[in-house]
Amino acid sequence: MADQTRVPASRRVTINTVAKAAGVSIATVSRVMSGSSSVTPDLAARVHKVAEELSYRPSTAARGLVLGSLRNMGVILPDLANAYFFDVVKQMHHGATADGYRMLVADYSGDAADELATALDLLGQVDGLVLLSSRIPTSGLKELARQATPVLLVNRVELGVDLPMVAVDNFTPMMELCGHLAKLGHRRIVYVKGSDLAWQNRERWRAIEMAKVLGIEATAVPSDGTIEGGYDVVEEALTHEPTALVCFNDLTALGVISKLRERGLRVPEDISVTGFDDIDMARHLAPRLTTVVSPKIDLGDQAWSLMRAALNNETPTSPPLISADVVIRESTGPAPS
Amino acid sequence: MADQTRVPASRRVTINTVAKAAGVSIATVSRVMSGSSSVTPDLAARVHKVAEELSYRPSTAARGLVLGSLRNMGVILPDLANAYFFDVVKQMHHGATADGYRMLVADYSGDAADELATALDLLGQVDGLVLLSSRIPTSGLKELARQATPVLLVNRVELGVDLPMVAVDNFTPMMELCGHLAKLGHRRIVYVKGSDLAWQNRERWRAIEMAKVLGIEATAVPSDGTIEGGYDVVEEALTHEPTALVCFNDLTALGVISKLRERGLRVPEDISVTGFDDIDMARHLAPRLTTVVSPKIDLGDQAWSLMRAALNNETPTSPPLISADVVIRESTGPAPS
DNA sequence: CGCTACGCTGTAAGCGTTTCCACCCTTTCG
DNA sequence: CGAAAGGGTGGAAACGCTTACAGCGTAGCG
Repeated sequence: MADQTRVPASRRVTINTVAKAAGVSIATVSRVMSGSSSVTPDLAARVHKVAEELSYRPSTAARGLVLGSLRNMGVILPDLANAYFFDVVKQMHHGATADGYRMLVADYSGDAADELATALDLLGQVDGLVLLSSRIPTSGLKELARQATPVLLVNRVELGVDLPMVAVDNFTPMMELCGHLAKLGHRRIVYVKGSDLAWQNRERWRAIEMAKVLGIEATAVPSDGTIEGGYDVVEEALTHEPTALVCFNDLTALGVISKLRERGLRVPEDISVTGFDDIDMARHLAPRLTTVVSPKIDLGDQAWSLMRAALNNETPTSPPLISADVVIRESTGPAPS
Repeated sequence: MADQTRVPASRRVTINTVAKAAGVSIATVSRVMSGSSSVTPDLAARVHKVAEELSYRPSTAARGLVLGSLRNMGVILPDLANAYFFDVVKQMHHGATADGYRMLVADYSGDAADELATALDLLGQVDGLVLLSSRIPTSGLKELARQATPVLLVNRVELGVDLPMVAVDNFTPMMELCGHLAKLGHRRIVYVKGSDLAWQNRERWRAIEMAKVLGIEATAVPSDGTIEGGYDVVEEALTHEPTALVCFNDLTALGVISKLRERGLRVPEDISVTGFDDIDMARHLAPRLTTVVSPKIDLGDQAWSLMRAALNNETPTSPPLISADVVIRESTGPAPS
């Protein structure tokens, strides 16, 4: 562990240094820096100049202490490598920046168990916390609900917990996707799962099981929502002799298709593949991916509105599920006979 | 802008609240919380219990004030949507976490002009700042070099500036890539550029121009290092009638290949395409991408060592350029005759 | 010309923690 | 049994900043 180097007080440029150098009081310097109160223009200019020369930078810590807030927002998500999350975060970022908040993004890839710990740690230094596709167990969520700092759940719905939440409907579009497959004659499919801890995964699987009414028989094989995860599970998936592989997300689908090609199977002639999310690359892959367009912009916007409401102590009214649409491209075709 | 809600002092749970509730002094609570100094086990347990019940969470701001550091590291990068950056960051994150630092990641996608402003803003609340593939002009870099907070340049080499830096060699592997292409009979190539502000782009182009000695004639077309950027510039690139498209990075190559396919051109039979970085998906694309394996793990590790050294006020010895290798896959083939 | 009123600047009181230092209560040894 | 030593606890100062409040000077008005 690096030394807890305490910056020698003598060297650090504080508001005092500036005040002394400019021959004014620290109150004046403070006022000049914040630009709010009225200070004689000449004086302000002089202080600015001195501050500039000394390259004075107000201590965020001190500022945060007295103001009671650092104006930081925390965001925790499973995997930044997944462009989907990033797009949602980026959208929230716009709102946050406009409202004067900085964003601290933490990803806990690999360590799902760490998520709660990370959340608790972050709670100490943010004004609000956003949990994206959280895998925290219900009990942990309840603990978070007790905190004074607002916590927002995105893409996770948990009825027993008193937390604002917003999510994209996963069930309906997955049903539609199955309908599409059924229409193409597919009767036996395999679902390449995401994390069992993820609400979205449960929702998607729930829809697939429901597809029984469409005459589709489905099996699930475990995976983890990554490219490699998809690639690695194909052998196992094929043992069930499916005519279509429904993947948890686009990344998984990419890995799956790669492996399929390696095995000499053509998509969609020999086997169909679907994704979920419609990340940017989905439409550029070969074959272009049939997937679900999860509205990242909308989701990001709504998430930030909710957070802003919570920050202002309004009781945020959670919107209904945001709807998502199936987009049919090249990776699905008629079931081989 | 949301209200600058100052948390009512009466409601916030501070060390005082805990101290009073537990019937001890704040000094004791502090000692218990930090777990360092000796406190009678019974007492410690009692304090812990009370703190738990009140869900007390030490104020990071106050802590940072007295400690002189929030133990935060800032990272600024052009685009989190590019998995390459993220992989490097993730590796640094390991080191940072092990040393007790949190990481604040800021991406300025779209707003290259914002980068310096973001850096300056972040400087106020971090113990160190890492600039990934920075596009900040030299003058801005010099300004950063004057600050007390250590600033590290990753994947950017700027001789006149007194800042620690570490980078992957772009020149040599790009030369090799050209050599590979030359051997396949390519004589006329187009380079799909990245940002002109990026050092890496300049290095890569420098190598390509050098490839004249191999009998390769190259033209450059502007792009921005994104998937869409690659997709959009293909028409223009084709006007130069190249037999190979050398792309700034893998993302661009993905977009380029997508458009090529749309135009009915086969890769690599009709035209060859190369990428750079070897992000995870590169080996899974169709065709699998010929690219340069930029050592993300190594880079991340070295970056953190340098930062740690800087944090400890050691003069970090910048390592030489880290070498990268060409990996030949399916997207390059003999030039059509 | 004197008084009032207003505008600008400075003084000082916190914000929540950590930690030095002093103090007290044991324990132990002479 | 008394004094010294040592461990554990509390008091208080300090970290850098914001802001209420006071005080000073100037201008304007009677």
